[in-house]
Amino acid sequence: MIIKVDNFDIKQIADSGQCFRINRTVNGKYRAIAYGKCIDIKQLDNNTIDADCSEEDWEILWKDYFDINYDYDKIVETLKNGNDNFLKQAVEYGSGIRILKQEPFETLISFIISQRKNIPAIKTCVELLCERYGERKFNGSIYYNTFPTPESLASADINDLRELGLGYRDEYVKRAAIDVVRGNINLEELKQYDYGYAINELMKLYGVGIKVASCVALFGLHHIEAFPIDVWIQRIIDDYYNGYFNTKPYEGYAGIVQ
DNA sequence: GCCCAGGAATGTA
DNA sequence: TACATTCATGGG
Repeated sequence: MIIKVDNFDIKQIADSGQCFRINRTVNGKYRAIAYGKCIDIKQLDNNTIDADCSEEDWEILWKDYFDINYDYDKIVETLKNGNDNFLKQAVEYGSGIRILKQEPFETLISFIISQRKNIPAIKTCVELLCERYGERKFNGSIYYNTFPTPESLASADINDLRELGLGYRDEYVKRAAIDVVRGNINLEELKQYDYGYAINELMKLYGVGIKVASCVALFGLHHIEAFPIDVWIQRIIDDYYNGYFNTKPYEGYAGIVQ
């Protein structure tokens, strides 16, 4: 189905680093897998996409997943008219990026895995995890694997996890899954609290520090005021902002600026 | 083959 | 609180 969208560029979103399961397939199409479902998207022009899914799935799932109802153009205009020249270029460079509403558990595990890995390696690990512990689904001629449930990872054998290339993070993954299953942390509930509290709770998990917690808050709990500082952002802060970046002017949506 | 990656835990001062 | 060290593995 043909859909009109604003500030939406599927390639930019796929390459933005916030997700690891949106990849280019064939004929310029991109396939996203989330919430047990799969969608193929082709960008037709700046404001039009061709989405291969039912109207119902678009309305009840993907529209929300891609945060379609949020006005990104407003923020783009604010930055373009602002006095930060670096951000003026950044908003140009990152045009069409939207902050996805990913599954909290998938986001948590994915970003635990992300530490000290490059993005291709992260993607490989996540896919192996889905193949081994997810559920295989068929959609016409294509198949895909869903992201594993907390239960399946909590009961995973630690040696099996190690074989997937998780390295020392295998213990982090297993313990995080166990904590979710046991209810030591309630990810869904953390959506309701402010992001500071959410980050605090996430950091109680073994293997979750400030950076991973911020990413989970931003990409999984949709606390768009969260501002993850990874090595790349830190380099920008050091090189262009004399070591300190003030998020105050962007209060409430610093994550989009990031 | 080497280098190093979207960090975090642990130890030390 | 502020650094230093260590961690397992694969992609470029």
